[in-house]
Amino acid sequence: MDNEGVAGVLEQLADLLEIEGASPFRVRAYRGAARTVGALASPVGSLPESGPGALDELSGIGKDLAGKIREIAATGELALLNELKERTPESLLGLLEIPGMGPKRAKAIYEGLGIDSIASLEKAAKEGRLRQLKGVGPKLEAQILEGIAARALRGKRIPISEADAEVAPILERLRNTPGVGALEVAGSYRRRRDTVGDVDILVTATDGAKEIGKQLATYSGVIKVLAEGDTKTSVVLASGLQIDMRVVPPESFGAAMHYFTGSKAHNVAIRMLGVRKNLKINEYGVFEGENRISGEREEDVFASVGLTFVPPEMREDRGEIDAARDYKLPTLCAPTDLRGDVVEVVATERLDKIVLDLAEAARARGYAYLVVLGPQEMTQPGGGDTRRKFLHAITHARTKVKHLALHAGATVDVRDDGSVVAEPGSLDDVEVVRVELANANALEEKVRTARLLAAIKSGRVQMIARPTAVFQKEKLAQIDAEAIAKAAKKHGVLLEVDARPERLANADGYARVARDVGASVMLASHATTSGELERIRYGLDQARRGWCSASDIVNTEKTPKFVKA
DNA sequence: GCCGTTTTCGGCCCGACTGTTTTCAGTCG
Repeated sequence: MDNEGVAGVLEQLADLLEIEGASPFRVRAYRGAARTVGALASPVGSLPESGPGALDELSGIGKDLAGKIREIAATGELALLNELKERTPESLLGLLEIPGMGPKRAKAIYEGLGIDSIASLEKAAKEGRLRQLKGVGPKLEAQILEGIAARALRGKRIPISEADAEVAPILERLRNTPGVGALEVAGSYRRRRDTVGDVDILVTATDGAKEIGKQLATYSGVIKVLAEGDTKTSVVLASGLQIDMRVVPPESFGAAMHYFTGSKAHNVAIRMLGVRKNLKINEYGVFEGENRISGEREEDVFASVGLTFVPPEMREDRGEIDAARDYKLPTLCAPTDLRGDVVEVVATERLDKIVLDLAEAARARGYAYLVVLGPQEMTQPGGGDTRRKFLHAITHARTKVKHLALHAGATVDVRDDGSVVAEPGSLDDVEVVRVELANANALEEKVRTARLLAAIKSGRVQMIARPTAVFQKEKLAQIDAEAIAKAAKKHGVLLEVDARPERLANADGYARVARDVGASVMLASHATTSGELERIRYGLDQARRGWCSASDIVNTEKTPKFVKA
C-alpha cells in the first residue's frame, strides 16, 4: 500500500479511537504519524528496519507505530483496525465530516439513538429526535441538518497557482484602502504548500476595522459573506475559495502572523519550547506571566524561544526548530538566484519562432541558459524530419540571442535494463536526455524505481523526471526517492522538480530527500510559451519547502555541465 | 502512543466560539 493509503488507515484509526474515547494523546500520536507518513517522499515499506533512516527514527513514530505502519504497508490491513471496526461501525466515520459533528457527539448519537449513517442522522434530525440527547438542543439539530446539506459544497483545497490568481486583485484592493497599515497573507498560502484550503489575510488598520472589512465583503468576486465582525471578516469567492481576514493590533502583528502561518505542528512545537521557558505564546504575543514581552515582529517570537527566524516554507515541524536553535538553517534559494530553466516545444511548423520567443524571454529574465526539450516524435520511428526542424530552430535561436546558452533536450522512456527508448542516432545532437517513465501508474513501484536506477547508472541520461500519474488527478506514482537520489548523486544525474501546477504534489518531500543526500535538483517550468516561464516559481516554492539552497539547485549555475557519455 | 539538558514515568499547546448550560463540554483551527 502506498504512503497515502497508509496515512489514510492511520487517520481512520485515530478517528475510531477518538470515537471510542481513547486517550487524546494516543489519538494525537496516530494523527501525527499519519501526517508524517503522508509527507514522506519514499514508500514507508522501503525504509530500513533499524539504523539511520529507519521508520522509528522519525519524530513521533516509536516502536509500536513503526510496527503497525509496516504491517499496513505490507498487507494493506491492520489487526487493530479490524478489532476497532467490530466494536464501532466504520460508517460512523462519515458522520465526522459534518461540521459540528465530532467524535463525542458521534458516539453519543450512535449509542443513544443507534444512528450510524448520515442518512439515519438526517432522518432523526428532521424528526427532532436528536434533542433527546443531553447537550443537544434545537439549534445544534438545525446546524447538523445544515451541515449535511452543505457537505457537498465544503471547500476543497485548490492549487496554489489558482489561489495566487484569486488573491492578487483582493490584496491590491485592500492595500488601497485608507488607514491600512501592514497587510500580509498567512496560512498554507504563505508556506507555499502546493494546495491551499483557505486564505488567511492579516492587517493592521489605524482607524478601526470597519472600512477594510467592508472592502473585502463588497469585492466583486464575493458570492457569500460568512461573517462580518469587528476583527474578522470571512467571505467565499465564486470559485469556492474562502478568504478570512483578521484585523490585529500592531503590537500583536508578528505573533498573529506566526500563529496564523502555522503549520499547526510547527506552532505546537514552538509553544512547547515556550512552556519550558515559562512563556505563553499565542496569537497576541509572547507572555511571561501577565506581561507581554514581544509580539510586534515575527522574529521576536522566534527569538523568545531561542530560535533564529524560520522561513515560512520550512514551518512544518520537519526539523526546522532544531536547526534554527543550532544556527543551521539553510539560506533558501531565492527567485533572483535562478539562471536557467527547462522548457519544451511540440512539433509544429513554427518551431523557429517558438524557440526564439522562449530564448528571448529567458534572456530577458536574466537567464544564462535554457534547456529546450524537443517534440516527442523526434526520437520515434520516422521522426527524423521533426528532429532536424527542432535542431534547426535551436541553431537559429543561438545566432539571434546572445549571452544565452541553448541546450537541445529530449524526453525518452526507459526499459528494464536502463536503455533508452529512442531510434538509433536520434539522440546524437541532444545534450540533455531526460527520462520520464511512460505509463508510470501501470508499473509496480519496484519496477519504476528499478528502471530509473538502471537509467541513472547507464551513464546515458542527464535528468530524471519524477513519475506522475497525472490522469489519476494529481496522484503521484511512488518511487524509492532516497535510492534514486543517492544513485543520482553518485552518477551526476539531475533530479527534476516539475513546476507545472498539477505536478507539485509531494515535490517538497522529494526535493528534501535530494537535498539531504546531496543530489542536484533541476527546476523545470516546462513552459511552452514565454508567459509560462514565470511558473518556475512554483517549483522553487516546493524546493524551498524541501530546504534547498542555491547550491542544491542547478538552475542557479551560469554554465552547468551536462555530462554526456 | 511518544518522549527525555527536569529521561524510563508523567507529562503531553492554546484560545475562540457555540450551545447548552448555572459552571461546562464539545468542536474547531
